Amino acid sequence: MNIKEASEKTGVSSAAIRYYEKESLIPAIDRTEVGNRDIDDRIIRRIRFVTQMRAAGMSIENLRRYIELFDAQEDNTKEQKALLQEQLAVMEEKRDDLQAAIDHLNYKLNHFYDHMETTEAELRQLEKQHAEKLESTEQADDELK
Amino acid sequence: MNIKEASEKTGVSSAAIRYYEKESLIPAIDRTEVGNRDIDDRIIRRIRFVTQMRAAGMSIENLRRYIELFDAQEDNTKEQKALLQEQLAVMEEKRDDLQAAIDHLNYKLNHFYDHMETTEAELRQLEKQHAEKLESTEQADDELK
DNA sequence: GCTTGCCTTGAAGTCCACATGAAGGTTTAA
DNA sequence: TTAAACCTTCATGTGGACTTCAAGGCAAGC
Repeated sequence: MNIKEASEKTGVSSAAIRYYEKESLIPAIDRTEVGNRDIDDRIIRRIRFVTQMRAAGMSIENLRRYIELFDAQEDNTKEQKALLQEQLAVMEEKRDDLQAAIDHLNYKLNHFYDHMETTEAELRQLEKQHAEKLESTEQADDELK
Repeated sequence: MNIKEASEKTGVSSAAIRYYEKESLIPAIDRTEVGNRDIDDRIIRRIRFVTQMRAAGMSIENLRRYIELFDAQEDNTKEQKALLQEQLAVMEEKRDDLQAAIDHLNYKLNHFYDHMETTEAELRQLEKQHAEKLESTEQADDELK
């Protein structure tokens, strides 16, 4: 398949695919007689892998280092493991930050008093909130006030 | 407290704090007679809030839009809610992407055979993996091969 | 034979989120 | 009084991850 089809299949732009190849995030792609890229499913899978790791916040540089190690012939599983574990730790921290932010926004959302469509549940929350305010040393949602 | 102390307290550079103020991610900061920023705990909390949201991948632009709505006097809770919910959806998707990538890397890590320090557990996994290979149509870890 | 639509490479441009530098002001300590 | 150590604003620079542009090649259809 040509690069445009690959782009449509993966959702990654043609330019980005070329960029990934140049940066060795994906293997060197086979060419047709005239020099056009001929992309197979192995490449598609590797593009998807890159996409997933990129979406998770892995940098091009880290990704390249990792893939380099992975593709190397020598017995470097120890370094691979270390790199993986390092990356894993970064990603887990990021996930936890994200979860904290999500919890935060959810808290805000649940303590909202929407004047236009007040439900009983919201009114009850409002009362509860009001009660809490009196005994307040609550910090959780205080940045924005 | 001056900007340097605030920077040390929050781990955010002085330049970044000035930038956040300019971009209205934090409120306008009070000044001393000579024009220096005098930062109080309210600002510190808002810097931390920005840091948290940034760490979770919220863009400056989205953050600004959100805070703008939040700080506004008018009754715009409906829009606030919509924006919050929108942002929440983005963040949840991001968290799930992240979790998928973490699972992926964990899978890899658990299927590693480290020649240098082979534990019994790893050997058992190796056997299990070998057995799986025979009945294989397993795709999960196939990108890099 | 010319247009359309794909492709190629290489260089240059863009966007974000700051970082850094220049030019200058104030307070503190020697 | 002079240097150090803060601070200010405004302008420009930087790094990462692409995107866009320029200049040209190949194949199909009219």
